[in-house]
Amino acid sequence: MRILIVEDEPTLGAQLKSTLEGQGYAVDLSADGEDGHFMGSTEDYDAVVLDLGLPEIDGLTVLGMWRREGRTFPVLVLTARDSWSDKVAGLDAGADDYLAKPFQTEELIARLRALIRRASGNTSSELTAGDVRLDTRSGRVTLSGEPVKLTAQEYKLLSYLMHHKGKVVSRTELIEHIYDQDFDRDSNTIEVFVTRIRKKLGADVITTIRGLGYSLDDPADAPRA
Amino acid sequence: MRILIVEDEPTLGAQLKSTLEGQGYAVDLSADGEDGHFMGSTEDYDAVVLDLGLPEIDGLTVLGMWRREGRTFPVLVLTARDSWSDKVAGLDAGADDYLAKPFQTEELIARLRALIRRASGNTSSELTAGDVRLDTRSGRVTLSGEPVKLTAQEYKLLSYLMHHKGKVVSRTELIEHIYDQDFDRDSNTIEVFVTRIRKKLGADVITTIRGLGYSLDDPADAPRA
DNA sequence: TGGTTCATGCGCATTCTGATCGTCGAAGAC
DNA sequence: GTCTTCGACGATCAGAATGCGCATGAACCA
Repeated sequence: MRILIVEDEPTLGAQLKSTLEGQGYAVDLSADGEDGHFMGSTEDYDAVVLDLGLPEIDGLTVLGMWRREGRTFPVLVLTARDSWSDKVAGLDAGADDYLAKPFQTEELIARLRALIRRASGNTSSELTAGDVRLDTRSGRVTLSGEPVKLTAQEYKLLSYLMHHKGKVVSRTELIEHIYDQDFDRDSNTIEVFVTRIRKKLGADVITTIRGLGYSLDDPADAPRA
Repeated sequence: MRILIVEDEPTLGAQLKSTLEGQGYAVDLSADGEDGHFMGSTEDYDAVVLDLGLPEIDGLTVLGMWRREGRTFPVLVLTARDSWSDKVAGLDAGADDYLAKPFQTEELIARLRALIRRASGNTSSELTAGDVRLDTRSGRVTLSGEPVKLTAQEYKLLSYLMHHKGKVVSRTELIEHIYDQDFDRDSNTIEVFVTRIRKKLGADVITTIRGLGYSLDDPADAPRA
């Protein structure tokens, strides 16, 4: 975990640095807005501690610049002023949290922990198999980068198979997961959709295991069978 | 955006509820820990305001239970006590922010806004998609710079979609987050509002994914390969 | 009166059905 | 061992049915 501190007061800055280093973080320290902005823009941090009252450029300005540049690291703002309007402005400028000086070091550490935990909680929503890529969040499917239009049922079927990549999935299992309740089992809708998906994504995407069901394999982790 | 308030003091609870409703949130109010825990466990909220000092079950306990159940909504903790150890405990128990009583209502609103924004992965209070720009702070919407007048419900719907840009949002999900608890699910109000928003902002702003729901896409980050 | 909700009909993409065709694999004959 | 045959299972197709989403206007509410 790498952390940037932008703090103009040397004593406080140094103290924070050593405290956080004691907690196992890698810490960079910057003493003014201009330099701080540069470091935040060029290096990759897991979190930033930013003092609002800075020489050269104001903290809020720096924050705004980062956000406009697309920097998304969590920012903990330090403010000496205790007026809530400043805090509100900070939060609206894109700060993720703030702390009023003076503060307990323990609290700073706890808040940083919470920020980092939250920021890293973003798990990927992308499933891949060969050239096929499925984003469960946006519901979009691409084949070698090219977007492919799937209907709702086609999507559900493919999604289930990709979630169980490498496993043999029986027709019954598919029916049970794609349709909510009782569904006439004497029908070949599943086959129909498998056919249609194969047409759109290539015949080799879904393998048929006779008498058992279907399986979707990723050629990447094929163990030479 | 749907919010749960767990607050035992009736006056404060009611006041918060009406304030937040005035801000365009759908608000459910619970007066004790047990009920609050149940609601948070069964319904889907975008954020929770949780008082620590509660009858029946303590706020921290409720929070811990939610987190153990896998509930990930952002939680803003209210504490009457001003000791930092309590705050630290709260943050470590899974709170995302806290506010010491008494507090300014504006600050609560700003913090909630920030929490919701952060939870959806956004860093600025301005949400954009193509030519459409929505400022969550002022509640204003513009199309290529031109201000557009949206009604309350239209705004809520658009706001939710923009907070979840690129994600497929089902009609049920929209209903659940735009309205509070009791609402007749068998109606086509959502469709009506989608139609009206399209009329005001252009038909291509909201994409229909048949059988799944709606999606708001930013043409800026669409093409890959 | 402006905003919100409900009801209705239409158009059409999507899904389902059932019949037909293709393919696989096992078993038996040579 | 290998060739042939046969039955069962899967693939495919196209027409029919379904039901989703859109639009519009009326009813309802504050």
